[in-house]
Amino acid sequence: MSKNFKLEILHVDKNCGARYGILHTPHGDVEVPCFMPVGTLATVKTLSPEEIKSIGSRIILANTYHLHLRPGEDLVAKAGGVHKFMNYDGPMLTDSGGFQVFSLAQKRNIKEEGVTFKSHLNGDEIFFSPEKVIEIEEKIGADIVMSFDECIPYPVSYSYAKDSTLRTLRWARRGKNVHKREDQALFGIVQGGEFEDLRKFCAKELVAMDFDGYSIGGTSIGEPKDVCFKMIDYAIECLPQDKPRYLMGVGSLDYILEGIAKGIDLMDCVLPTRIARHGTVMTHNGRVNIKRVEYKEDFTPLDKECDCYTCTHFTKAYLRHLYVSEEQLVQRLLSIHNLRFLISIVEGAREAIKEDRFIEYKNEILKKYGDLRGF
RNA sequence: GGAGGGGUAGCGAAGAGGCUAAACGCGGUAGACUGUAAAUCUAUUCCUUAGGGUUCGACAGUUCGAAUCUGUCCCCCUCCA
Repeated sequence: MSKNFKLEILHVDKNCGARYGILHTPHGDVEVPCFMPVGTLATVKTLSPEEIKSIGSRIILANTYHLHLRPGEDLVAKAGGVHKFMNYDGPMLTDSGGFQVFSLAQKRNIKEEGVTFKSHLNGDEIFFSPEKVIEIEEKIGADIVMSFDECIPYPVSYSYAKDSTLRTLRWARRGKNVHKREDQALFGIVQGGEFEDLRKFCAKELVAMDFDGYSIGGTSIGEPKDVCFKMIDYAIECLPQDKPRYLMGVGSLDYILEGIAKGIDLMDCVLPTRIARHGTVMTHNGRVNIKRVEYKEDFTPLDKECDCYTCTHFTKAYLRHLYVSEEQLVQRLLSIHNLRFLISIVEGAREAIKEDRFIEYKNEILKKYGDLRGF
């Protein structure tokens, strides 16, 4: 158990599994449920640390695989750790590179000992084992670090899912055995694909190993929504109340709200920042693609209900002009908006949970948002 | 006045008798993106009531068939007087 790391559950909604609490970390407290912006390379793309904080973000991610490749964990350690390196003093989490086992499928080879990757930058061979990943994560120095897992693709056969999940469990054990830093929390990752028995078995085995928190992985990778929701249910049923639960890779509005309703505390996703850079924003009234010609002379804000810097200072016509002109400012402004939008939705969720009205809140938000695809 | 070169879709630019409604790029219009190989990728872009209709400077020819060959004309560029 890491020092200075504790989840206090302060209220559970009487009508669903949603819970409000405070996660204490060495770099400060985080109210949960919480959405975490992704900053793969020790930067939330286009945003400064001050901007990240100003939108109400409390904890951000970085990625072990990407930082290992560039600039390398030794350099980050030499800089005094990732917080000092990027001049950000809030809580941080590093993902393990497990997702890259999935996303770089063409460039890797999985074995019991670990995974061999071909660097996406220069083709160099890179070997990641559970022990190596923990060693890298300790050097990077985030407050929360993830076990090395395999993110199982969807769909996949039962036998593949079983073999992979059992291996992920062995990897979790191996990683835990070598993790030494007491100022870092270590999370296990529940895999198991879409299979109930595997999900539950995986969750129980991880809980028996006593991690500081538990993630639900292998979600949001193309599976139908109901399948994803079941995967969450199977896992949560077997997870303890007093440890944080982190739903990995979820960033669309309906998944976030459904996850919270099921008792998820933490979520992360590249979606808000990636689609922002590509000109799409989420608003209280649904998705808006800023490049559409209909916004050419629209001098209203992106989202009238949003309190972000972008919405309080700029019009759609101006943002469209910036996008069409390929001006870099627009990527930052839209990223600020999308992150602030999701974070404010989750802030509202926390208030609703405290008053036992989360289900109404969720339904109200989704109804207004309108787009049933969930974006 | 003489000698060359050239006019192809909104723009640039391939094509030199049928496989061409015409490559490719830009521009335009839409869409996608979920633990970031992503300031990326995809679709579409002559008209259309979807069966067709009208195109490659203009007109007239040759040919079963022409953006492609022939003639005349109109423009543009370069060089020489």
